[in-house]
Amino acid sequence: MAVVLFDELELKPIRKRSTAVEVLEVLKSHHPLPEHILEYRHLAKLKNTYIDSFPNHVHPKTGRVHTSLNQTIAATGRLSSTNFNFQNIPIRTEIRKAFCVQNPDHVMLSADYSQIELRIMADFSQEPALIEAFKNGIDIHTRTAALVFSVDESEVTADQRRTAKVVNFGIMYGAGPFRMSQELGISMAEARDLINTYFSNYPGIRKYMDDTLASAHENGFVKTRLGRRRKMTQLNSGNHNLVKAEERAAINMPIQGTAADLIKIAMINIHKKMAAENYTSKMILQIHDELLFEGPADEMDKLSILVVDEMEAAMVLSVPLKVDWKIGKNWYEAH
DNA sequence: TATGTCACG
DNA sequence: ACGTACGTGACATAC
Repeated sequence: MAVVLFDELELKPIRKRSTAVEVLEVLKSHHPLPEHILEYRHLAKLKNTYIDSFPNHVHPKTGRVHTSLNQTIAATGRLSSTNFNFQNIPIRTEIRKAFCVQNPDHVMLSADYSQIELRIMADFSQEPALIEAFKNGIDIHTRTAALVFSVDESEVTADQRRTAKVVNFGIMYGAGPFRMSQELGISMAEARDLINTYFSNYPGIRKYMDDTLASAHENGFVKTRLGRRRKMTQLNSGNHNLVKAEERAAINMPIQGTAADLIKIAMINIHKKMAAENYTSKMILQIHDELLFEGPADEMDKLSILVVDEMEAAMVLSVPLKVDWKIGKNWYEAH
């Protein structure tokens, strides 16, 4: 592909000879081919990874496709999912319609945490503006947009909210001006201003990040609220890029890892209650901030309350935890 | 086995 | 001049 695009068609390489989607998005304004490649790649990915391989994983005894959830792979404490990976099923296509109940009397229940990592960051940082927003049920991306664009919340445009959402997540992962500008399609200077404005409006977040890094450098590890540790081994490597990458991982791990600890507590408590109260329904999947259940439709009124209550009570933070839920015949409908 | 790519949170 | 946001897994391809 690199030979065709960069040698034969003489399109200008953007990142070495990469043909990744963000590169082809730029190149498609110079030649019709990149757009066709993107469409082919999209469809080939769906067909090869999800559709064609699916029947190969049907278990002969259960007639279902199963997964293994690994407890000791991810450095943050998250689960990972293998053979078949159920944690990366496409969500912006209709593929989730294929994941459905077998019994006509059964339905699926999906319950997911709303903004769990931003709520954890609000608690860790004790940033008043963030805590106040979550306590009052204010849309956090709208609130951020109002602050960084200096407008009233009622006047935030859809585009400003979209920008604020990217900034909220970018900050949490330690994104710099370059990445922020790429994500938002703005200049480096504009992205730098945006990040500075963000931190001046949420000074507690900057302090939390500074403190986390200081602790990581001092102790050689970072930890979650429950004490799960991740050793940070590259902070003294002397390699500037390695140190910076390790620092970003150090910023993110306590947040991502606390979310992982929290949903595991919820899963344990839900499992115990479901066993004690003799539910027929089963907890069938976890996808980092979401739990999936399957069972008789007539159990779902009770089960949805049990699940939401246990998820929201899994950990007490300075801000409330919020869980949204939905029921459907298949995963597409339930999500 | 390593790399690039792309699917998810 | 260089590289540039965290955590995963599967598939295709090159070696």
